[in-house]
Amino acid sequence: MSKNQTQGLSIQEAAVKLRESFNQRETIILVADCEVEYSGRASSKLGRGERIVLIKGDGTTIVHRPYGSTPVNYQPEGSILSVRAESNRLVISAVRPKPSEELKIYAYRVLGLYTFKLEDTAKFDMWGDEDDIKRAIMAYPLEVLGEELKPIEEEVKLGTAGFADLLMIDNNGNYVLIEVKKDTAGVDAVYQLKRYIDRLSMSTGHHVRGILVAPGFTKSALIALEKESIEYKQISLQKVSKILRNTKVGLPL
Amino acid sequence: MSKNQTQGLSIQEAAVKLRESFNQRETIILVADCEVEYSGRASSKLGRGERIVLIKGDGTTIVHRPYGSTPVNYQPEGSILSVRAESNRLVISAVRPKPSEELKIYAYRVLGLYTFKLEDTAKFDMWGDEDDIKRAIMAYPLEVLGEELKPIEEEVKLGTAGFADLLMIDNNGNYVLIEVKKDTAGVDAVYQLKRYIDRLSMSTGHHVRGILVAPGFTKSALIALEKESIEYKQISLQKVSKILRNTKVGLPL
DNA sequence: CGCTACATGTCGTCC
DNA sequence: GGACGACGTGTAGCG
Repeated sequence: MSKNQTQGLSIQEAAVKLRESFNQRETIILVADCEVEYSGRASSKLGRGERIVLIKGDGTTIVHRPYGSTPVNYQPEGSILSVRAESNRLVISAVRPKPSEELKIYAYRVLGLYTFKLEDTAKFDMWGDEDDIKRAIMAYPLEVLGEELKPIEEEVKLGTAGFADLLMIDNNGNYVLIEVKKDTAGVDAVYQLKRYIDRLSMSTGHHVRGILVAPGFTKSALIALEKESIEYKQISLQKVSKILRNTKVGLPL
Repeated sequence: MSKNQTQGLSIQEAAVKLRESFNQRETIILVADCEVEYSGRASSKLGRGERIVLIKGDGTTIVHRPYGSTPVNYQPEGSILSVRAESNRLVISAVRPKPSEELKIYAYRVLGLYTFKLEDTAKFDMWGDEDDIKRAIMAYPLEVLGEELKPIEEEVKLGTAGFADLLMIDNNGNYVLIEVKKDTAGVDAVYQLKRYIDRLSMSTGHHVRGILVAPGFTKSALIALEKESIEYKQISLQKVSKILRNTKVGLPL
């Protein structure tokens, strides 16, 4: 629900209203001519200009410039908020305890200050991520990879080498390690898989196949795959999600 | 500058105002009871609830729930905006051409709609990042790593293996490849460096030393370092930035 | 809390 | 535009 909206506030009035809203854990939108400083893991300074500051009831503080998709400065949920009025400016501080970081907003002119008590308990569903591809391969290897494979395990820990996405067994009884990427796979993915193959091959004493599965491969990835004799399979995300949808493995639709 | 602020708008009124603001490339804050759908690289659906929608003159569209630091849905700059009024709801669409993606916001009630022409041309400075560590090592290897090293090159391309951070030469004439991490280094960093070492060692026919430089190391990273006979050096970010500050290599202070 | 890997990551940078 | 790696990445999952 909307609660309060104001324009052309004085610094003092804004400070009072902000402090009240902090206590009420409201969602706050502040539009102001301000400077911003950050100090913590790194440090930054943003000179004076007009921006949008979004402050949430959980302590989240986000500063947006009038362009660009990512905030210029921010502080995550759990930050401790405070505000004070100096003679000619408002000083808002958002402190994150760990790691110790502080965001300071110096507002010289308030263009707008709007506060809300928002109701939002709806569910958020997302699909088409890497996990979906993995589930599709585990359940329908023939349809997705063109080969019958028996599922053994997901997220297989291979010593210090890391975690392989999937471990399966082919019709000849060979271990098959599968690494899945939802985006174009680069050299990193190839050598990651190579590490897993070497490790499992070493520890079992058997030949281990590797398949890199992705919607695309960079040129150097293809070279590395060839060089390391690792198999790869290009998949279409649409095809995968169609397989999942038709077979009802778990799409929230 | 502030331009317009409204509350309790009808769907039709809001549509007109939004269309006008899109044309003017204004910064828009819409607070509304809405549903949100996204479809593109992945897909998502967010049920009805009260949220804040930030739309910028460059096409950036961001939907924030009343809690959490990251937006629940978004579309980056360059997105094409449109709006239409249906009988009981507002439909806002933000289309990104490449990759082809669409964000749709269905607003059933407008709690607030504020538009601005914001002036913000200030400079944003940030420091204390990985680049600073690299510069410190290149300029003051003795102070940072405790060893005299001659700088050769930054961002060395090593065939298909990737890029090594720094290449230096020690007092015995050995090549030294250095990989720098600004956070705790995990196994990935170790094997990444290993790949570079192997490659350079192969191509030069000489022994190549490797040093992994980070403020900390995970347990498995230490095991892997031991196993692969790769050196490592723990550094303190504060000490590094103090060295840089005292020696004026390039901190914007 | 440490460790690991994903993300509609986004962003810069080099080729 | 493709490829590659950093990021104040943030976030979820697991031990």
